[in-house]
Amino acid sequence: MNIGDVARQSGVPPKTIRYYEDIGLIRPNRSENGYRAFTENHVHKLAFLGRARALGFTIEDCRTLLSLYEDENRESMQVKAVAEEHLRQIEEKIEKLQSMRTTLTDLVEKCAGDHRPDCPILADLSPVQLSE
Amino acid sequence: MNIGDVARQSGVPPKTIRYYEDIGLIRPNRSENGYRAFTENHVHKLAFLGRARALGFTIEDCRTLLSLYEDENRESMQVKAVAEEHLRQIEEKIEKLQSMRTTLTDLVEKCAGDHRPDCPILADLSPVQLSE
DNA sequence: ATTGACCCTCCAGTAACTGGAAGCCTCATA
DNA sequence: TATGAGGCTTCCAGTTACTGGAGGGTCAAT
Repeated sequence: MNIGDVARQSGVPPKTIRYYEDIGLIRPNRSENGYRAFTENHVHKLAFLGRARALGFTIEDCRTLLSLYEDENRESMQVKAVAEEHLRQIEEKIEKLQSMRTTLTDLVEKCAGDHRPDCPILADLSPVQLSE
Repeated sequence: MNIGDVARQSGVPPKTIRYYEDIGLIRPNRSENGYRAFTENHVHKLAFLGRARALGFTIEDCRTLLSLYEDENRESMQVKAVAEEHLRQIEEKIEKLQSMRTTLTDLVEKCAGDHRPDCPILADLSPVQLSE
């Protein structure tokens, strides 16, 4: 199978597939003409990677998950540990963003949004009283 | 004032201050010895930038906000527009992360996390039934 | 033989810094 | 006066995970 087929079947773009090969996530063979030659298994792995990336796992996490996926002797606690750590980081990000949202919502509400220069948003960002 | 002092007073690290000069956010003079020479105004601007960055505004947003901050003829609607657009993007990110969290929380709960290989997390990521 | 759709590699750019190397400058102390 | 610590300078590279583009082979069909 050529890269285009695999891309369609896995949902991962050709550029990204080549990149994943570069960083050693997948190792397709080569045909005589130099084209990458993929198997069904590669399609599965790429779909796996696409899904993991969509859940926000880093590439390094994906590398780990993929090796566990292929390891018949894995222990589910290993997988769970990766997922839990990732979940923690997602929750951290959510909290940070929510705090930003709270502040911004407040500022946006307070700003008249008219033709006058006075602006609570700038006032909040500014460490000193705006001159004039 | 040297860069170290400004860094302490504004809360922005020296490296970042130099970077901000590189990209034209601030323009300190130079002393005879080649050191950057900052004023109180630079401290204010940097604190402004630090706060804006903490609220998640991009550097380009910061550039816009800074120019509005310095423009006595600004209209608050210009500031508000930038903030509202940023707010929208933050809300998008939050939603995306919350959806990831929902899925991950569910998967983590379902995973035994023991010494056996069976794992609902991998099963979810995998497009096919795990063999054996 | 040519066309169009593939495929290849390599290079650069993204965002916003951060770390480090190599080398002046300055000030206080021995 | 020498020296050492700490601060300042520039420049280069690395981070994350791709993405776009240039320049150029390959293949199948007309």
